Amino acid sequence: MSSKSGSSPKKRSLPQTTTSFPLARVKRIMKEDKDVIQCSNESVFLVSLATEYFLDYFAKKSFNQSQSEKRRTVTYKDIAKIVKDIDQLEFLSDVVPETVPLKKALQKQKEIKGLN
Amino acid sequence: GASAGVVQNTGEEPLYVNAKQYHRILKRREARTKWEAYNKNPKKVKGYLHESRHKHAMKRPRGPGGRFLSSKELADMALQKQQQEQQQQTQAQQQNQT
Amino acid sequence: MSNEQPEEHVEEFKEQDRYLPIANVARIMKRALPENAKIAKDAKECVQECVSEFISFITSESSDRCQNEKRKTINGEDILWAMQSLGFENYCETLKVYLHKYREATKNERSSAGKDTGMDETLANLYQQQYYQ
DNA sequence: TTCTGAGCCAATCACCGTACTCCTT
DNA sequence: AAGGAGTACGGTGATTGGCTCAGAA
Repeated sequence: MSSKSGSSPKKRSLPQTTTSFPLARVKRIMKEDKDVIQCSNESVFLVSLATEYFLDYFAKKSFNQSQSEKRRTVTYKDIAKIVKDIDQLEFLSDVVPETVPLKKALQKQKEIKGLN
Repeated sequence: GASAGVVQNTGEEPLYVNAKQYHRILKRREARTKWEAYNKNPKKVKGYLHESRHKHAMKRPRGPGGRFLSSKELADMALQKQQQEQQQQTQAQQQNQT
Repeated sequence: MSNEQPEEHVEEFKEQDRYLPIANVARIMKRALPENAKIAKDAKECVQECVSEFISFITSESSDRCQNEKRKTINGEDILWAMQSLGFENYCETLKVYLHKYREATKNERSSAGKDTGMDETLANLYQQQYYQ
């Protein structure tokens, strides 16, 4: 037994106010936007939860893609594929450029050079 | 206008766009471009984030499989080694006596 | 006078501050996948960036709403509204429950110790729906 | 088949949460 | 009054790399 007895309210963290992500980091990312002046704690909390939920969904979709190509390892190209295919993920299309096979990329470069 | 920014397409835009997201995507693209202009990206050549943590990891005792060892495991190994050495010493002493 | 050159920030910016810790990201991914699944390093780093963009994306939409209504502080409803607006309406109902619970918890915190309202059940409920491709 | 690269381990220390003050609404 | 930003501090989990064999190719 610990020596804490009676009234010792040092650590008051409720399970409902904690998240899988550090809230301080979530808030800093939110504040990177210059238009954002202030964030309430509840908004940070909600964003953190929503992010966790989104990540769960994103991981599952990525793995589905891996499986459809008979693999058990999630790779970058799986992510690029679902970002391209799924409408809801279009906001990531700048962050996750479509993967292009090296052969095709080189071929395309040659074509462009040939035209010039 | 006399915009200094150069729009570079890394790929082709989708033929149909998500109507709910499109406007925000554009605003985010603008914001990221602005952000990258203010913050230099001096390219990361370090394979790690913190020098101190890198040094710590390099110093740590490892098992034969490359895994990190706990200090308890390390203490146990040292103890076993000591016991083995003691056994060898007593065996050598017995041989000398004969 | 066109002195519009971007200011030089000589001060070293902490790269990792833009992203959530990769260990947390990897843990949640792993938890979402079958036991035998693996995740490439490139994939983890990519998802780490995606997740940060998700936060910025939602926040940006919320912020706009805030400015339109002439408020300085983003609140819970702004986030819910942004999610709805950006096509994540399937998250809203459950998050609304969380928001209510959060408010109750932080109110009770001042007067007395919190009591369990069963958040984990709701979370499990939340994860269930997104299996099918 | 060949051979790349992801999981595995846990100790330090950078960072997160808490408590507090000050300030705006 | 309510609550968010800023600061200080102490407690703690994210960061971290060498080797092996899943599993990508």
